[in-house]
Amino acid sequence: MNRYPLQKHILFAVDCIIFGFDGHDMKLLLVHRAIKPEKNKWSLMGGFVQQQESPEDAANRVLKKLTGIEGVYMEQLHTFGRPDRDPVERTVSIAYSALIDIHEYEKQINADYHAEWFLLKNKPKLIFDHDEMVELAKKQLRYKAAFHPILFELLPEKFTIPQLQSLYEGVYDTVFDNRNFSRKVLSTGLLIKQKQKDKLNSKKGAFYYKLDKKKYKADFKSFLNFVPNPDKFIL
Amino acid sequence: MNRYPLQKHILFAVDCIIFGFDGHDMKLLLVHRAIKPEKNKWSLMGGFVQQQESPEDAANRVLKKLTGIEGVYMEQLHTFGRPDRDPVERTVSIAYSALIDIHEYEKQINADYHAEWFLLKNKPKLIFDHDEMVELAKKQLRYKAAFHPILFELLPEKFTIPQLQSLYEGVYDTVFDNRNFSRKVLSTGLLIKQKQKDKLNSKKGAFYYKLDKKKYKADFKSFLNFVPNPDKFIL
DNA sequence: TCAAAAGTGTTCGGACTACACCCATGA
DNA sequence: TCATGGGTGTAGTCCGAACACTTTTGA
Repeated sequence: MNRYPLQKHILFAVDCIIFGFDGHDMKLLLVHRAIKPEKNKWSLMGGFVQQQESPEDAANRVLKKLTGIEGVYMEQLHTFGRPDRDPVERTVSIAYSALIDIHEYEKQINADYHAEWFLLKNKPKLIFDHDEMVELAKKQLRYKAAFHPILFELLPEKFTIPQLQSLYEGVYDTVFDNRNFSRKVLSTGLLIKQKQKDKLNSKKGAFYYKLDKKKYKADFKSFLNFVPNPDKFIL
Repeated sequence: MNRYPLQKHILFAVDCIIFGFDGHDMKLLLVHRAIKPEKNKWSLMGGFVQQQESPEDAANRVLKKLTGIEGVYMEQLHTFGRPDRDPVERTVSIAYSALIDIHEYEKQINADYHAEWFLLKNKPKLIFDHDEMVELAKKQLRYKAAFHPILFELLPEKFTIPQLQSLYEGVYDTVFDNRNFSRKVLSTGLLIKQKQKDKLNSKKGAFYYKLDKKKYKADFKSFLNFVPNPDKFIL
């Protein structure tokens, strides 16, 4: 069949905002640009969408190339298409937001990209409109995590309630009442208590929990409420 | 500066999912395709993104061309980029979701496009992946409207509480308790009571209200709760 | 006078918040 | 034994849901 005549074709890329959690703080995985333009600056991991590839596939490919991890939680965030956003030539980029278990990543790091985790609070200035992308991803994460249990994606298989709480506290940059927090979390029935304790962070030790995967999937779209007064935190 | 070599350039379009409310039901504005492929089928209103144009500008241009209306509530929904979604040639499309006051539109209709309002429940099959876009837009509308007062965008300047309620009932395809509904709505302080009544829909007549624009803007991101048990309605 | 929609109040239960103390342990 | 973080219980408040009757007025 004929092509559409007279229409200008342009480049088309994906960029991944990759979040991780180190047990204390939210982190962001960035790559060091080895090529011009903006050589030696920090950037999101990205890549061009190939001919026979959907944007989702491209994002997963890019993520895997960098981290070695597949099957990660990722969703389309927003498409950035200002005509001048890439000074080289017009490129439209779909931003994807990904949540990974930072420990998985450490096993499989790909050194080729000179990637580094940065504290989210302390990230360097990024190229192009990547700062804008990160800003939006942060907002979106806060928004979504207030109602849906997505933050579990950032934790290892076994984790403690205090760890979970500091994750939430990191995302919302605040502190929660630990009594209310644990009651709420446990009342969802999403967590299965383990026999072992984590003794690294305290003398008494805190029990490990695992996610009940089945319930997790079933409840994924339902509305939880781990975050009191979400209005206060969500712009 | 140099271009990126070796990368395939592709076409880049926008499509608008345009919602309206006729006082009883949710409607969708569709255009009749006069050109091949898929000639004589129904489609979302769309267009290619031009060279010096951002996607947002393109969506607004397209919407204005069809409806004559500017300054409409519109947001980026999702980007659709399956390699085979357009059989003519690969085209990535950003879908925008728009809410318009159907009466404004009637004033300014552009006959060139053979556009028609369809009952949302009763829409024809659309070309390409446009059905998927509409499905997603419906979900998104339900989701967002459960917490944010966006549905006011569909109403004329003056409207009654029963009208507002049937709008919500249309969106969620259910019925709400009218006592609880009006109490909730009025308790937000978003509405300013008018002196006149609408006597078209009842003998007694219902008071008109206007939106308090200032409060509306201020409260836009805050969480309202016009919809009881949102879990039940939002997938 | 009757039908049809508008408008209004109260009660109940559940959910969230605020708050304080004991427990277990390693140093 | 003491310092540190983990874990638990309760009372009060507020919000949302359920529910029924009166009002208005045109036909």
